[in-house]
Amino acid sequence: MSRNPVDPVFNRIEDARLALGLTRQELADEVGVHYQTIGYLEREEYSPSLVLALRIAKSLNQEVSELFSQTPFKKGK
Amino acid sequence: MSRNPVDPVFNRIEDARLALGLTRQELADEVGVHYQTIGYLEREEYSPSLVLALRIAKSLNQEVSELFSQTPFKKGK
DNA sequence: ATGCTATGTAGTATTAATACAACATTAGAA
DNA sequence: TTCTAATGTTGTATTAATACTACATAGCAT
Repeated sequence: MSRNPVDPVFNRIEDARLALGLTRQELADEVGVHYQTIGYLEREEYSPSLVLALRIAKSLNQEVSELFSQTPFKKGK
Repeated sequence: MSRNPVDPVFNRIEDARLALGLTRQELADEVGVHYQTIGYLEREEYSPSLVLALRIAKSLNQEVSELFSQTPFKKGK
């Protein structure tokens, strides 16, 4: 139990991933985590470690600050 | 035991903190963690959660990518 | 030397992140 | 419709991050 972050971090992983035409499994392979971990992150059920955030940002060609934020993202970007 | 990161993240927390004339305790208070947590991070004994990294970056007026990196920093900014 | 402040070290406890397995669901292709 | 790929859900186990306590050390005042 307890799959809900105390202090949530919002992200655009799914948008960025789809923009590159990647599946969760593919992204997971690239960053070296389980494919369900990507799912948990996209659903914001928990927020990643910094290491993982850095790896994901690199794989998606984004700045960490473009992908993750403590305040919700607006639509479309 | 086991206070050594699998996949280390390098950081400039200490430099940035000292540049602002802050003590670890003061920075810890600002970001809401134990003062020793800052110590562990500065000594790179482990790498922070993304939430904490975002908070620290904000407190130190730096971009996450300026403060944290998967590759070592060169000397002097 | 004494005292104080900041920092290091060591140990334990708790919580969050991650892995993983099993099964459900949904959408699209054939 | 059936098949399949992608995703969602639930549950458990392990590991890393964080909290906290106590004590050591080092530098700098006085």
